[in-house]
Amino acid sequence: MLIGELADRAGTSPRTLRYYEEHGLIRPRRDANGYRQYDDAELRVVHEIRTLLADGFGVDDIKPFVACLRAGNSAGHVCPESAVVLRRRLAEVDDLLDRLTGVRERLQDQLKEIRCQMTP
Amino acid sequence: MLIGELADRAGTSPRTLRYYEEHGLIRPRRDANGYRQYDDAELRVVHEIRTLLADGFGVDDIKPFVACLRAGNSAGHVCPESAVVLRRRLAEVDDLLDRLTGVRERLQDQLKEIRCQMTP
DNA sequence: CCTTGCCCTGACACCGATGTCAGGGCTTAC
DNA sequence: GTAAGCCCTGACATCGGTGTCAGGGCAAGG
Repeated sequence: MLIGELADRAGTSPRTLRYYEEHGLIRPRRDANGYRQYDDAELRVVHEIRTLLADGFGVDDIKPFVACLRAGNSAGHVCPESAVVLRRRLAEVDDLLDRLTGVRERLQDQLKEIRCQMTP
Repeated sequence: MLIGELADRAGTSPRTLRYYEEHGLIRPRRDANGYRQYDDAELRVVHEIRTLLADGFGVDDIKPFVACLRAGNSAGHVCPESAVVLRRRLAEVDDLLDRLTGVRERLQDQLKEIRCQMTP
C-alpha cells in the first residue's frame, strides 16, 4: 500500500503520515522507487495514533502505545509503559478541568452581574 | 510612570506591555524622550487584561472590556459589548469541558483495563 | 512523445503571548 | 568622560500538528 492509499483509508493526508514517520511512529519499507510501502497492519497503528492525538497526547507520548501494538497486543494501552503516560495525561486533564471549571464559574458570575445591573 | 515601573507593579514585563499597546489595548502618552508615560489608572487596565488572558480570552476579545473600564465603569464586564464576548467564551469553555470530560472517561477506562488484565 | 497522477524531499506558514537579542539613545552618578 | 541602567524599535524563536508550495522523478495510457 502506498502512502496516498493509507492516508485515504485513515482519513488523513500523506503529509501527516510523513510527519508521524519523521517522529518515529511508523517505519514503512521502501520500494525500489524510493516509494514508501505500508502493509495493512499500519492502518491500525495510524488509527491508534490519531485517536491519541485527538485526546491531547503529543507525538512523543504516543510511542509506547505504538510499540505495544507492534508487540502483538490487542490494544496500545495494555502495556505498563503506556500506563505511565496515561496516568500523566489523566493528571493533566484533571488539572485542566479544574482550571476550566474555575473559569466557567467566573464567567457565569460576571454574566449574572450584568443582568442584575439591568434590573436594579 | 515609565514602562518598567508599570511592568513591575503589574507583575509582567515591558515587552508584554508593548505587545498590548501594539494591539490597541493601552495607549500611553510619550515624554519628549519618546519614553512611554503611563498614569496610575493604567495599572487597573493591565490587571484586567491579564485576568482575562489567564481565563483564555484573546487580545481582540479583550478590547470591549478595556473600553468599558475606560468609560468609567466599575468593572470591564458590565457593558453589553463585553457580555457578547463573555457568552461566546462561556460556550467555548462548555465545549472544552465536554470534550475533556470525554477524554477523561476514556483515559480512566483504559487504566482500568490494565488493572483487570493484571488480575485475570 | 506528452499528459496525468502519483511519489519524493525540503522548506515556509500558521496561531498567540511572550522571551530575547541586536543596535542605538538618554540620564544620572561617579 | 564613562559606566550603569533605563528606554526605544525591529526582528526572530517558541510549541505542534498540519497545509501548502517548489522542484523534480517515475509509471501508465493516450
